[in-house]
Amino acid sequence: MTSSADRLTIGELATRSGLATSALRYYEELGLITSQRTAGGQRRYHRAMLRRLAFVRAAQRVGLSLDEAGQALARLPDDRAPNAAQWAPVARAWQRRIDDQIAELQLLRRKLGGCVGCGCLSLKTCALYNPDDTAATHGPGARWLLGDTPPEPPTRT
Amino acid sequence: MTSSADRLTIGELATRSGLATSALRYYEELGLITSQRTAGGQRRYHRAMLRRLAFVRAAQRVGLSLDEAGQALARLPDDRAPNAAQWAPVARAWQRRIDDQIAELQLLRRKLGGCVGCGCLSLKTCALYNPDDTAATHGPGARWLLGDTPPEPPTRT
DNA sequence: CGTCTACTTCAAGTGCGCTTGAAGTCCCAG
DNA sequence: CTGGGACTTCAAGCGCACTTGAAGTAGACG
Repeated sequence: MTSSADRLTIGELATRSGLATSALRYYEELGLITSQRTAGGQRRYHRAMLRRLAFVRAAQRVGLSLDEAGQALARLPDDRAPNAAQWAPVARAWQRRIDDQIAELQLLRRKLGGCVGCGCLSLKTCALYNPDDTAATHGPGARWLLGDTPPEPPTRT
Repeated sequence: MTSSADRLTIGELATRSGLATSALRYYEELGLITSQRTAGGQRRYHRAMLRRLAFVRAAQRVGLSLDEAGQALARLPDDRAPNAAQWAPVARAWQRRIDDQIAELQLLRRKLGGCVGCGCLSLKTCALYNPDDTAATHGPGARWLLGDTPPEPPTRT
């Protein structure tokens, strides 16, 4: 399965990206990566796919779905590194997202700290517990102090 | 469906917790919450279940599965607020977890910042690209910067 | 040229965290 | 006592992100 550096087999790409071959085929099906085929029909991937895979991994970390990762990828060149102008908006958007996540976690952390201090989760005073009280007393909508964050499960009804 | 404060119907609990009734039945099936039944077989929930639900929500935010949330819940009293001794270890464990998550996100953020600066995602220099490096710096087995956090997909091969 | 591993496709399955639907029952305001 | 919304169970379905398995083919090595 030796191949030139720019024509990686799916196995090589799997090894180098740390993803399973099945995942790579799945990603290709979703359009996250592309391949050429040999005369015999086997996939050969350009090295640049490693970059795209790294991007996808990072996107997942930021809480994006594969679909969303694909949307972002669509705005970047598919066969070479993006330039600063192409990359900057994406990076900034992600940073904002990351900042939000961090802020949220810090808020939760502070609340837990308060709970430790107060022997908490008491029904009346705990900040952690109380989202619904506030929701109940302040009307519908604010269901959770921490907001509707990305890591949250899908839509609730 | 008026009921005394401590005997909430599933609808009331749903409203006050912000969860769907279907989710509540599911949680009960998983043992995360408990109920009594009326003569007619309808569920009645103690107010304390609101606390447990708040706990579950928070657990999900910290990246725990419902199963893990259940494990943690099992160590807390089910019908009243935990005391400081009961709560402290749980809160501390969560705070560690949160700290880890924050650290991870901050690392990712820094890397994105570097990428913005360098017109990045170039194969050779990008910190974002090169999961192996990051995994390596986090020690053996750590294949992914985020560690073995629950939000990650199952085992990869 | 043979062998044998890595590849191919396609359909189906998995696990989590629920939701939806059908068919039936409860219970409480009027 | 009646009407109707809220409840009941159970089975099936969904969306995501993949994995698994079967059956067959490609292609590098000796």
